[in-house]
Amino acid sequence: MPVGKEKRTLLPHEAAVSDVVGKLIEFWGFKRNMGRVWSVLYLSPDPMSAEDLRQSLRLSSGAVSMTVNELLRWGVVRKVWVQGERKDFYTAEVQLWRMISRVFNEREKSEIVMAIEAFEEALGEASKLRASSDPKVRARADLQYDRIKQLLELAKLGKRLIETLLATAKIDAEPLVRFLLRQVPSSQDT
Amino acid sequence: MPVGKEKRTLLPHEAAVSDVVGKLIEFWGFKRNMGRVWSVLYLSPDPMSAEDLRQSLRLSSGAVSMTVNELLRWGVVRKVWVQGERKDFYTAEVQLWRMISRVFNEREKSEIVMAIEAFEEALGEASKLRASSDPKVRARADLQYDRIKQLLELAKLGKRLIETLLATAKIDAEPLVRFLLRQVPSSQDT
DNA sequence: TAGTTCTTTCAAATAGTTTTGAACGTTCCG
DNA sequence: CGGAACGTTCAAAACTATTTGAAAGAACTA
Repeated sequence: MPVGKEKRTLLPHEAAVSDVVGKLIEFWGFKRNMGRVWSVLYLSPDPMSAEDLRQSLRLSSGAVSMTVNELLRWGVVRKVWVQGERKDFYTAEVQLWRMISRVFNEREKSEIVMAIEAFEEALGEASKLRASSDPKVRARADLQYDRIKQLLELAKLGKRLIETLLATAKIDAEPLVRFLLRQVPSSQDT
Repeated sequence: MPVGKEKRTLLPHEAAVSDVVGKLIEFWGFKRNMGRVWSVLYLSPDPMSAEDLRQSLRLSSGAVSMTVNELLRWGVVRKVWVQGERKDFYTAEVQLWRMISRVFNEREKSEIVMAIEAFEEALGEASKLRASSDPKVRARADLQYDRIKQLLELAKLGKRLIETLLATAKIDAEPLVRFLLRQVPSSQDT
């Protein structure tokens, strides 16, 4: 059987990339293995099976299964059909922007939106207290009203930033990217 | 002794804000308590002592000490001198942009820059392999070269995004913010 | 149906993080 | 000096998150 023999072990630079991506992704709040698995697939010329991944990254079969499924749910890895093979094979989504927008889209919904709602709610409370007869309470409420408003503005700005990124990703690399590419800021550029 | 009696307990909206900020901040990779402590200070009309914080948030003295010190290191909380008091008092940095830029500045240095370096290194490796006599190896190296390059580009773009935010924060709310404010994207705006 | 191959699940183990609180250090005051 | 008031430290405890691997399940084949 001539199919599938090599690439059971990662070359040093492959391991390096998957480790870095693993760390970045962990930093971004995902599991490190998600980054590692995705990277290995991303650098692989052809689809890999769960077993290939298991050996490349020395994970347990359970870990591979769970990690891959999570990546599938995020839409950053795809299952592919390989001619004459019974097992499942996977490839990485290679459109980086697309991946990022998917993730941002999910997360802005749950995180920022929820924060915005909570700030609005709190703003309302503070607002009510501004009518208090006790001047101490009133002063406090005034200050808090302003400050919560600031937080709210910031959160909304964040929401817009994310939305801009999302829009950008759709058209692929338009407004924001162009905007950023114009800048040539401070420090030493490698 | 007439000084310092009230505000041992948070009002509901204060607790709500500090919880939300705690969660957001945790999501961003910090400790939840950092967000909670900062928020309480941010909403307080006057500086608070460690003891005030301990009671407001029901933390142990050790936790307050460590959290506050971490916040001081990040420059998002300041120690203030209060007339006639022996203990230390703290206030929150209220310039949100400033805080964010500080944090981003620290983190871009350690995270993105490190990733960029690693990608460049890996790119070099892949580049070498492109000269291999084995055509299989060569093909693989070619593909990897391209893909790692993509990652590198993305990381650099991220770096620029962060740098733009930083520059923005200095001038306070200029290019990026203005850029974002022009946009009026998709969904329902509250 | 029975056997083979592959995937998924999940309880238990491991690893990692955060919190606690008692002990220690410092400063100040009488 | 001795004691009071704070602040800090750090080992242990509590809590979370991740990983494992064995067992169950599914899909196919003969």
